[in-house]
Amino acid sequence: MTSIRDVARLAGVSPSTVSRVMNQTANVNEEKKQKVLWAIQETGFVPNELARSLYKKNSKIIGVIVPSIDNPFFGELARVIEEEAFLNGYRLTLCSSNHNREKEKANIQMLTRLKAEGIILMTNDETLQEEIEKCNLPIVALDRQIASGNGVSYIHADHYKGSRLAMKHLLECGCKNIVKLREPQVYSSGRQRFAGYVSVCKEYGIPVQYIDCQYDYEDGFRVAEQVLLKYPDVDGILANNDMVAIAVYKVLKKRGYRVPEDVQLIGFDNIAFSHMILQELTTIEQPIKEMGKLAVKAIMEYGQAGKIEQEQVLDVTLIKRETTKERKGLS
Amino acid sequence: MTSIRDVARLAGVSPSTVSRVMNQTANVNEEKKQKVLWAIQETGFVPNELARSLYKKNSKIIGVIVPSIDNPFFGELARVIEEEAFLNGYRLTLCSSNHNREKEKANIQMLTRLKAEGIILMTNDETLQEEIEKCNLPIVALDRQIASGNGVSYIHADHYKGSRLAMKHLLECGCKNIVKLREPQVYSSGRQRFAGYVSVCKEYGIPVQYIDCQYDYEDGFRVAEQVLLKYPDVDGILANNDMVAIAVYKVLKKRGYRVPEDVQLIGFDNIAFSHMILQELTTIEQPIKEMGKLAVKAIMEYGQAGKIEQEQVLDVTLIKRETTKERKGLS
DNA sequence: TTGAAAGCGATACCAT
DNA sequence: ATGGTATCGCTTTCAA
Repeated sequence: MTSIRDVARLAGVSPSTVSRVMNQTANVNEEKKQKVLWAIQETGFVPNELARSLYKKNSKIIGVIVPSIDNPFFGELARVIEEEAFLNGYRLTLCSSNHNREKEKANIQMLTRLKAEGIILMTNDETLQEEIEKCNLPIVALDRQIASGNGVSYIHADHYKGSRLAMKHLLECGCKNIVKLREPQVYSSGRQRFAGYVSVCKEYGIPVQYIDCQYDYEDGFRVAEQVLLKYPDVDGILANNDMVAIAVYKVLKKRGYRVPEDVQLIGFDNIAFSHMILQELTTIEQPIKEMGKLAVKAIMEYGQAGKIEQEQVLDVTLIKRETTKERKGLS
Repeated sequence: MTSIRDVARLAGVSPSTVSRVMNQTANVNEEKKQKVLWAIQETGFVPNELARSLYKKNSKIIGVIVPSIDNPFFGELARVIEEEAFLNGYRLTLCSSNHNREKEKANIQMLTRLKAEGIILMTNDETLQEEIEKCNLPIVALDRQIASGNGVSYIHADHYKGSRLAMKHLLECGCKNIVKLREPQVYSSGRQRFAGYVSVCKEYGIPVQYIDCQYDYEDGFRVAEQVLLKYPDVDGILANNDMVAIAVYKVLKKRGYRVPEDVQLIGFDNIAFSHMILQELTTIEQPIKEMGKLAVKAIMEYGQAGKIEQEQVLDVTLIKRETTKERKGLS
């Protein structure tokens, strides 16, 4: 393992000079510079980031904790974050918590010891207060709220508005008997989405009817059957996210329902797969790209300025596709 | 930032002793031990991994370079790798190369400087020889072959066999006019898959007919149209992977073909989505879990033993689902 | 059992 | 412009 000293020796200069050449941190006599450059080539020297980080007290590491990648939404988010981090000279240490509280704790610990410059949390579990407060790294909660925001920044889409948009769209499509798949209420995203739905019901004097459903495909599959059983006359389903909507779609079709003629269907997230299934899914788009970028930016700013924005709510948009159909004169 | 010295001072012992307590690396007088433990609690001390790594010359970092996460196959692989790495006390630095040669080079460089203990490469570009040879980290190529294997380990599924399995299955299903979507031949996986197909053709005296297709959904969509145009009598399609098969399925249905009655369809990879679409996709399963585990193990073994297995080929299996249908007496 | 001290590899201040 | 040297935080000989 060749070090800066070896290079210095070979070039006949001091380590300081080698450092200066490498980092262009000061002027160096042209001749010596060339010698150093040559010596670096000759030895195949590669600076040790660990040592550099140790001295400079910045690791250029951003920790990312995702709940699990069953849901491509998090995968897409991770990808955006990686891209943005790379552009800014940061690297990304990826941890997946698998909905496992212990593993998540271990991950936060690990990132603290690694001297990560910040953590982007996408985990949906809200029972992690102490861990989060204890580690005093800047934390950005993405798509999730953390109760007593102690130096914790919070970036998320406008779930409330998204749900309202979706619900109103279903109404414009002429649905008379809408069923809501209710998000797990332990997540802030879930509470907000459900509240949006309820608010529209109140406005229009529509009865609130829902069935609880987790955010994943398997549960969507199970719950879809229940919906048809409990509400045989359903003509519109407001799914809690795209993965669930995809499962619901499958059940509907298997049971012989026509979509959107018999039952209209709308998702949430606009993951890539929502337009790959047979009938492209009408859904609410979260600005994934922007969310990822803002998260990285928040952490970088913290490193520089020492402060961090408290909460940022991003806009969502309705993406009309093939699982819903507007009918004239019915809004 | 509290350091080991602060703890030592507070506990009234030397830094060495604190270190010994933390790492249980030697016996320490019980009383002092308790004092140290207390001091750690009191100060909220967290050891600095950077410093530790620097001294111990091992970073416990595994670099993972994926081509892009459009294809969930890589996402699933990354997830398995993370899990296995975590179990063994390693962390994962994730890089996505986006099919960009420059970025990939930069990533390898970066991981070298970071003193990663190894790199798992899933990138499908084969023009990276020099970079790979220059950095002398242990490298594991996953799902991809690297020409002059210089300390490079190679783990991949048996693409050749997989293709043969798929082709034979289509024949057993009674297909008379099969079209192969040919994988990009710059990838070893592509070459092997195509060779498998050709070998079966030869065996059965069937004409080789194919159209070139990238590994992604968009290209699958485009190529599917071409297939129908060029081979209107097609009754079996051997897609190059699941993402493409999903695209093909969509085009077939949109054009009014019945699957599998009119056209049978088979994919490759068995990504999670292959069973989420309306008709579950018949496909060839790659042992994703095993591949990820082996990759991590290979790197760890290198760290310990200094050697690394040269090539490991894993078995694949046919997953019969709903886009093909066996007909009796036709094999 | 314990502490002092010498690194690990790079940086930056302080002289020169 | 350049070199010597202390330093980042931790680990590990080597003595005591």
